[in-house]
Amino acid sequence: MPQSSVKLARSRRTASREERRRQLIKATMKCIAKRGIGSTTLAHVAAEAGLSQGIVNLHFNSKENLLNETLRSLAEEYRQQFYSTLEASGPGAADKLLALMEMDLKPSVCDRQKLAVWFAFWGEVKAIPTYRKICNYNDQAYDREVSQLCETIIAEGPYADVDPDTVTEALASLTNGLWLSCLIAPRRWDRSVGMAAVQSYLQAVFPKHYKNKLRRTA
Amino acid sequence: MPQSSVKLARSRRTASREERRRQLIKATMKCIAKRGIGSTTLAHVAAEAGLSQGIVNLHFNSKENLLNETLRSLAEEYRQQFYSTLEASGPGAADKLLALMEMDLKPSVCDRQKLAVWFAFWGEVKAIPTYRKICNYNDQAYDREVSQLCETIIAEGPYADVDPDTVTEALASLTNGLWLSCLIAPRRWDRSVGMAAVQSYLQAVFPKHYKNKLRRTA
DNA sequence: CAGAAAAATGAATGATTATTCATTCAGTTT
DNA sequence: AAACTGAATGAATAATCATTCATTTTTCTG
Repeated sequence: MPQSSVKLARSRRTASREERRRQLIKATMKCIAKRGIGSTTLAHVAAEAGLSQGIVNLHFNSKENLLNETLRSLAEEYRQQFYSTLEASGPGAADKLLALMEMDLKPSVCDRQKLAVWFAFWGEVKAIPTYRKICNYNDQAYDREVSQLCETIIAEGPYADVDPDTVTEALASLTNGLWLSCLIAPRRWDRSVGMAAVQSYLQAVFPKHYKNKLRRTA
Repeated sequence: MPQSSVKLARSRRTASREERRRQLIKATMKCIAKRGIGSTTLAHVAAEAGLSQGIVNLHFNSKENLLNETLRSLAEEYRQQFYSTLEASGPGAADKLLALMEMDLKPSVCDRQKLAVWFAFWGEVKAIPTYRKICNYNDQAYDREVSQLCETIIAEGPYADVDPDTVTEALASLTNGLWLSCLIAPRRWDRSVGMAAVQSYLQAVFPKHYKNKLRRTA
């Protein structure tokens, strides 16, 4: 029947619950990047989404809930990127580790608007414990994953003095710090400089594995 | 004259302009760490300082100005630490560089409350250009300082392939990232783990200079 | 000590904003 | 097409908050 197949999602004024929630979360991120978390009002979010005043409370019950869900969505998006990168790369541990680092700096992840939202939430972590929990939820899993890759690399090469947990902490901190640079000093920021910093570390710690990959992204 | 020498700053209810401003900035930092920047009201700040409603506008004219001055104060405090550490350490460039990294992780700098305030401002950098300017103001000078130390070290040792600017970016990012870890995952955080990460990097990049300093802070 | 100047107060104001809810509307079922 | 359902609206409400300012308190000066 032609009638039932005319479900043009485009022209529908009423959307499914999940669709609207995604739309509103997207609008929230845009607002946070533009005006900061403190100055983002529900009216702004609704306007950004092209909908009406009361729409957010209709779908999220409260502003607090909207912000929690926004952070969760951001974290979930990263989680998917992380694991699909892990699976798609390889075969060696060294390749996987480098692929993860490259992912952290690729444009779709290391994007100034998205970073602004991350840092907006990180800026309230001390004040709002829920944010800390959401952030921590996946991070431990990432660390375990990276640490295991390091262990494998250490076992492969003769790296007697290298501690996998120390390298893991260093790599995680390095990317977080590079993100901050990208956010705060966008003028000076350059992806290749960030990648060079990561590679200089990997190459220095695991020379046998990364020796010949120096100029890869140049 | 006894009268004029009885300037007991303790018991004075009215303080000098600078004194009050410092007091209010301190209270502001406490509030930001406790409730986040968005939920910090002038009433909270005044209460934290044990003073009255209108006191902030009396000394700072506006909330916006109070926040700017708070960030400036934070940046200035760091600037002083940086340069006094630079002067007090040495004599070699390698010693100075290590001293700077140790400073970044010492308790008075790497303190969870202070970090919460830093990140609160960083979280609004994209939305409020003034914050970016204040943050950037000193950072370029630090980078130049660190870069020169690296150049000296590179000249001393045979580090043909090492680029000073890359190492500078990596070290700055490393400490920023470690601060984030301290803020977000305080349970897992440990100063010695952070220091180990820094040392692993320095040792990996400049093996000749940092070879024997591995267990220094253990 | 008197009077002036400066600092501080806190109640009042006006603007902003999260939340509520009675009403409207689009799409589906009978 | 009439009745029904859930989505969406937007005006009204109640609470919060930055800012103002008339008044009070404290310090300074001659």
